[in-house]
Amino acid sequence: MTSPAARTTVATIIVIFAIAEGELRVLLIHRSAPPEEGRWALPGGRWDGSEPLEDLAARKLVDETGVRNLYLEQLFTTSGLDPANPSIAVAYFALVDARTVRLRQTSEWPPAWHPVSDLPELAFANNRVIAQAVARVRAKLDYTNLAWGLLPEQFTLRDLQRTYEVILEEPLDRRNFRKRMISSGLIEPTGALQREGAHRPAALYRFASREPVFL
Amino acid sequence: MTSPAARTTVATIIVIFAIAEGELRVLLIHRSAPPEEGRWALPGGRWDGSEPLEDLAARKLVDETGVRNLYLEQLFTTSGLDPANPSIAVAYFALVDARTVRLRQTSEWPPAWHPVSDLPELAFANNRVIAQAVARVRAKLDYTNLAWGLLPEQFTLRDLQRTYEVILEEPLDRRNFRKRMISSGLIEPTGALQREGAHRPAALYRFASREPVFL
DNA sequence: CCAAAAGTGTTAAAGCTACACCCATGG
DNA sequence: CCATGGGTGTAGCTTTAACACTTTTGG
Repeated sequence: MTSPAARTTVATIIVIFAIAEGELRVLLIHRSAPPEEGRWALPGGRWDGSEPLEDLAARKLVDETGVRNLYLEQLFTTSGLDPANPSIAVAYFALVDARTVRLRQTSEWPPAWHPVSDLPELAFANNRVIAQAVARVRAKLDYTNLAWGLLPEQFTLRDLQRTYEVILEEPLDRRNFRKRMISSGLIEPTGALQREGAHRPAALYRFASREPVFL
Repeated sequence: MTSPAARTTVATIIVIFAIAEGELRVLLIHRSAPPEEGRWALPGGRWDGSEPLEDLAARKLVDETGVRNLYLEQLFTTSGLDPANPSIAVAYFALVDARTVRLRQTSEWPPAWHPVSDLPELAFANNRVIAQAVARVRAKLDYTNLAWGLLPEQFTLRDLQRTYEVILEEPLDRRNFRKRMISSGLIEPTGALQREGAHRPAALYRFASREPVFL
């Protein structure tokens, strides 16, 4: 219950996206202590005022996934996520490459990936936060280079297209996709080829910039 | 333990836009007490946890301008705007119709409109907040109906076009503008005419919806 | 009848969508 | 030589940009 000293708490919560097995997934932690014990929730941490908010979010991202320097963007801020006492939650989202992630191994608060299309009922109205994050990623995919967060340094055009298709939840025409991507200037060929399987090798590309770019 | 002095403060600040005399303007208050005494700054207020953040922002908007139910949207949240102690500022922006505004009359913290193209050096890094707000409004103008916030209930297509031109800072073709607006479905004719001056009267329009609409 | 703003259509260019065949490789 | 995915071009359509004259009114 709310203590007499109803001190305001400020926390960041973070929606960490990755693509695995053809699905867009979110990292959730299982709450093993009250409040909302037994439920899944977004990872996050309380802010103590000693660092910029974004640093806290970035640190939490590293704690959970072991990756750093990934795409991280602020979503929005809500009050009252925890009805028990005055609280502010600043939500961020991040895009990570599932292959480089090493999840924290703990018996307490164990983390796990969940497909965004089939989420459990989450603590603290976190479902709404995730829905907003998905909408934002989907919208920005079209006119920014944010997809680099989800992909390794080098990738084939097919990898990139699959990433887009998973997020947009619709199939894209291969030729048109290639034309748009290459002419956009967001990506460039590395010159290297990826040979795997009994077929023609695929050219590898990289993002021209790993800083946010808007078209 | 945190020191008693280092209590985290949470505040909302609000960028209130209006158009007057062909300029996009922002409402600023003149700080008549420390910190940053003597500087201009964005209006805002400290959050005490008793209401949703957005309600606080909406109330501050009413306090300053006397108008309510206007377009209000959250921008982003920053920490450390006040270097002296741990603080969180949640920035909002609002669009108001200059003709309906009645500014608060006080000798303390007197408010005044300033053109966004010629702002003084503001307290608490508020210049950056305003720049972001302008960018957001400009971007959303294209694919939303947010301009209704700046206009009266009924308006002519010329009024609407001038609003767009002021925000985008570029002239628009009259015929193309009319076609786009009418075919977008965002606005609809009221049937009434505005007759003023020695020329053909102009048809009046209204926004089909005053709720946020995305195209 | 004159000045002032409102209203209206067409054409060219650019961008987008749909669509099918050949290429390089490993086994 | 066959199965597999990689790579490429074009034609129709839609969307956008550029542009000038006629209409209605008040004075």
